[in-house]
Amino acid sequence: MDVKSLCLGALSLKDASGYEIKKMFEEGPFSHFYDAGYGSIYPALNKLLADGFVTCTEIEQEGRPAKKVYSLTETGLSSLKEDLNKLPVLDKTRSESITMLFFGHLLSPKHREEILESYIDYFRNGCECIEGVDPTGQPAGRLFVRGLGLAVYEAAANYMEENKDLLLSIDEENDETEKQNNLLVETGDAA
Amino acid sequence: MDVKSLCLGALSLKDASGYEIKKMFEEGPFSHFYDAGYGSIYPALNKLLADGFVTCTEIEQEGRPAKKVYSLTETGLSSLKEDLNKLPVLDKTRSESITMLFFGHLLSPKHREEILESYIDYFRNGCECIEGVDPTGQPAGRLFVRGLGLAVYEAAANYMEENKDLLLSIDEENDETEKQNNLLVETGDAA
DNA sequence: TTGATTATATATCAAAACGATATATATCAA
DNA sequence: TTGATATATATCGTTTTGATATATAATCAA
Repeated sequence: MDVKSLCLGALSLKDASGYEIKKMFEEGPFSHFYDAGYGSIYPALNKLLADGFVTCTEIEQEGRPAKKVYSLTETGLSSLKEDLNKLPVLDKTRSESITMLFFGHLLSPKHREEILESYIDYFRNGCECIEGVDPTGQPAGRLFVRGLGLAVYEAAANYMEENKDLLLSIDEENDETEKQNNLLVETGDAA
Repeated sequence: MDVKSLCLGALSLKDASGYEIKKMFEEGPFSHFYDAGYGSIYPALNKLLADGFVTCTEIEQEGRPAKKVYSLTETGLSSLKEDLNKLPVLDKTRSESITMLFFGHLLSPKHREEILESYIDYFRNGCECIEGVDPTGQPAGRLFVRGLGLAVYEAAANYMEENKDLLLSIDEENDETEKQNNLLVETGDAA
């Protein structure tokens, strides 16, 4: 499922402009499991328009470019359903926060704490974000995904709050770290 | 933190070839929060070599191309520490499974169940993968990330198993779905 | 035993995606 | 009043991806 498919998915929820689709990905219903930038959204919309999967209505605005509102066509809905009927590829995740915590021993204690607290906040805010949307009348799939997100975010935040001492107790310059580093070197060379 | 930085990170754990680095991303310690393909790993290693961040030892092999083993230099370690000292960007996640479950009402019941059961298996297998590695002697950061992964994967699998009826009870063609779709259209147009 | 599959290795490249940038007014908070 | 943010349309250089190339070794199932 590429960015074009996801734009079709967004437009299956409601008609939207490129800017609004970006907001749906970034802050809206998709924000916890999908994102794409303007660099791919606008080309995708142009391609979908050329292929007849969407139609476009331009609304003149004062002091701004005309707003282009895209709507899903029947052809587009069929294409979306076809994509949804395939098997999903594995999740793709890239987390700089987890990567930095993984290398916690190479960070200063202050930086380590900063990243950890920010990451906890990220999940707490994510929960509030999800809870801030009234679930009444939402389709079952969306409710399910909402509940999944909450479960995962709460588990992550709870684990990190309960285990922060494990990470914050690292002494960057002590013998234990060096011993651990030497153990890693030895383990690596054993291969 | 781009692919070059992550290659430096991988080499901080042990010397490795491009192929081994890919395995570390795909199946090893990074597999739950970072991945990259050969298409970016080999160019990254070549750039790091040119920049003096790594050195390279070629080991001749019978019947195969020579194995190129890369090692981190002091310059490379400094560059890695510098990258780790920055603030992380937000996590980037792209999940086709969650996207498909989100649009559950557009799927057949059989396909919905297939995706759901596969996704539960993905997390259960992920837990077994993590638990299959002996944590003894691992640095605190790595232990912390290991625990976080377990907490998140278990929460996800548990939630989905406990709530699968919510998703599997969707009747694709019934009035409820149409009513929900109409509600969505009305909600969308209210904007 | 044999054929299929997977593992081990090095890579490249066309296509897709990203993030910064361009342009410019409206709105808001200090 | 000023700086930051929001609302809009986009593009483009850079990065990344996924398929592909090449080829033998090892493993596995029939």
